[in-house]
Amino acid sequence: MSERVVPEGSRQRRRPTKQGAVLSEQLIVDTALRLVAQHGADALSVRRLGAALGADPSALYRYFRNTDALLLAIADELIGKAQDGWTATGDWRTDLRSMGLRIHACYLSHPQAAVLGAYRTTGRLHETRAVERILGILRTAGFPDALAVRIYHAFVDQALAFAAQDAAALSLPPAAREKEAAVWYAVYGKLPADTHPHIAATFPLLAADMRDSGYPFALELMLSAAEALRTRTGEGS
Amino acid sequence: MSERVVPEGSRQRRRPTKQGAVLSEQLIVDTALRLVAQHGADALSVRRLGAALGADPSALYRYFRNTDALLLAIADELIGKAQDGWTATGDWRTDLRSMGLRIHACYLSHPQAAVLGAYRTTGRLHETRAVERILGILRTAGFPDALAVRIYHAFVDQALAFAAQDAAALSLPPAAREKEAAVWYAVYGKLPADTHPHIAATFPLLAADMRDSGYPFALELMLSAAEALRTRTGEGS
DNA sequence: ACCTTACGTCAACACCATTGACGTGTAAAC
DNA sequence: GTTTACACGTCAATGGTGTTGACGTAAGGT
Repeated sequence: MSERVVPEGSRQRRRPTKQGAVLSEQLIVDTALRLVAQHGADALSVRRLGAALGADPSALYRYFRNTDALLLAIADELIGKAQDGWTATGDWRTDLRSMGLRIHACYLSHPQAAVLGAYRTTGRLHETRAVERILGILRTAGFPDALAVRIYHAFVDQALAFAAQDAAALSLPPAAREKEAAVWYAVYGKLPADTHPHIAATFPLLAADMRDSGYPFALELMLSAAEALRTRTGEGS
Repeated sequence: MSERVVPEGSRQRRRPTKQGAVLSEQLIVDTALRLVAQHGADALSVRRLGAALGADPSALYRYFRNTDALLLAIADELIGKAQDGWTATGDWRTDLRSMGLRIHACYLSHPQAAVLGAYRTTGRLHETRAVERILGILRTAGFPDALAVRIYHAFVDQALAFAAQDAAALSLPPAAREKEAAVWYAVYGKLPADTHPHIAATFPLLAADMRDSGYPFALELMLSAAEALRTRTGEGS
């Protein structure tokens, strides 16, 4: 059968489905995002997506070779959304920080989709743009190439990993989420000082700190460490 | 049907299956871990697990209410395994580093279970032990409580987030995983210098670095930043 | 107005988790 | 020993999943 999918650029015949929808790659991705936002990550199946589009499920295979390809398209859409309107200030620490926080925030606003795509390399447009920008920030700041690459890698993976992690926690069914928050008080708040002295000594601080994501502070630590490396290797402003 | 599952303690009638196996909760968990380790993450299905055990798939429902319960049991086994045999050296950096790398490595060796378990707070024995240990390392090292708690939080979330992320990537079907590695060469290796100068300039470094996890270096950065904070606030050993 | 063919549709396949009914063989009770 | 109750392994069925090959229709270029 050689190839069922026609690349988006060379599409010409657009035929409406029985129910009147005119499909396109963009429409499918948008619908998928909407579906996931409304009904959770588990709601994303070829059949349900077909139904939401008003088309036969198998019609999707004219646009994406398989569900994995669709998933990558969704993931890339998210990366794009995270960068929309971002501009550089010229201060590498400020720029990297805002980039990281944007990615984190954007993924959290589509938790269910984030879970599906955060660990993928899409190689698509929005992704390559982000890579180029981050590398640019680091190299312009005076990091030597080898170091810039390592920091880029740590930075990106950390942003995505925290995003996925926090998104996953956020997309638990509400009942389960409350239950997990309660575990902190029910279990950790009651550990006796003789078996768990350190937890007992710091419990109020712990309970307060664990309510929010650890990402902002982790990001700050990473930026500080990077700064230390930069002034040691290069000699920069 | 009220409850199909009989709690492990009160089991009494043990009947061998047609193929002669005598089931138990422990045997099922062990077999599942072996299955995942040998044949990859997607080899873990109720049907295949049943086959591996020499039993009808539905027999598993006598031991676990559903697959999620089974996976949690597996995940719990993992937390324990990560800490088995760990001992403190007394040097906080060494201890924190080994703790982080152990968690990461252990989760990666059973990706499927890691993905499901990494973002949950279980409040179970192995978990509280880990929390106590890490807090202990930091406080004994001279970090003031408020700082120790913040660093603990960042450290744990980072370890789990990276573990989950890398585990997820690892549990892709092999075909998709190879393809993803190939994307680096097929896409990023071919980006022209005029549109993506920074990627083009560093591509060989990038391609080499992205093959491995970014966690070890990210962890190192975090430890360095923590050290800097420690010597500034307290006055260190 | 014709022809080609893109693409939406249909039907089918193989797999998945889960459940209700069933009967066997085990272990306890006597 | 013999009886008896029920634990639990098995079977069959349900409704879900991704994916593919065949088919025909209508859209677009000519």
